[in-house]
Amino acid sequence: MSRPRLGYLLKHAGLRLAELTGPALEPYGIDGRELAVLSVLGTPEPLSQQEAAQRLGIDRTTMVALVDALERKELVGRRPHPGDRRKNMVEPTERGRDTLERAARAVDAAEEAFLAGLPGDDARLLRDLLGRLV
Amino acid sequence: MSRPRLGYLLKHAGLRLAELTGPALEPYGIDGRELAVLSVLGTPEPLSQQEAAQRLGIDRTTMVALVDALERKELVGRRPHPGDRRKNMVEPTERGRDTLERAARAVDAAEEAFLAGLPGDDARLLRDLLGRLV
DNA sequence: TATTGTTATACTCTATAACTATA
DNA sequence: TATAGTTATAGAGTATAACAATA
Repeated sequence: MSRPRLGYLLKHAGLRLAELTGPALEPYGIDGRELAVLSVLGTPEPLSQQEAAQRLGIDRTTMVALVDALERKELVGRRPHPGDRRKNMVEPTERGRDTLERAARAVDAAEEAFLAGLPGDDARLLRDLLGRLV
Repeated sequence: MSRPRLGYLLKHAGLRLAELTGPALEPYGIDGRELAVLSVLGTPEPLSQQEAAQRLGIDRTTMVALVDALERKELVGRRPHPGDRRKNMVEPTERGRDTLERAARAVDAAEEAFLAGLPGDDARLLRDLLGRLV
């Protein structure tokens, strides 16, 4: 292609990266979206479902199914918010924290492999530039 | 987020870019995927449906619907390959070439706006780095 | 009245399988 | 036998609308 669109580049870079991260996550029984949810829930600050959804820029109705799946795998647990019973606070289980840690390392390695072709600290630079756009 | 995943950054950069390119394309009656198809068909070299699909890394069954849509809008035309009647050669119409040119400029402007926050040469650099990964 | 979680539903994007016509 | 295009279909991923419980 003479001069590929930026949208095309972003999309296909994502697709090619997913070809590495998908298999890397397989041993842990989760996919990339579930890892992302686990990540935002893994911080010290406890989050409700909706807060977690907002952090990830996804809809609260989408979050329901994601938390359902993680709960079925016993990686997170729902409990009612003490002061506001409309809210579900969602927290990783012990196993969830362990899975998060190990799966995150596996994805780190996959990302590194994906970026291995970039010389010098271009990998860090790319991540930096993208971070400023998101 | 402490250190967002590369996959997250690519996906959400794409989403935010689409918020600009979508409206930018609206006056031309096509979306980003249709523009991409129009682009690969807009080169001097005539392409069959399947060749166009391969250039864009999409399935030939997906290309059917894309060409259908573009043909309905009279932006491309199908004609049988002279030497191999299994193949459809797909070419932009006059109107298709005109739309391609103007829509491409509109998307160029949207991309520029999207990247406007990056200082100096960083926009070109980002495109460069992504190009090496795809 | 407004918000949280939930369900039902629908829409977009994509691929797989099977068909047809050609080679 | 193999390939190009097509169709039917199914599976992700996502969002909208409507509802119940709670504020």
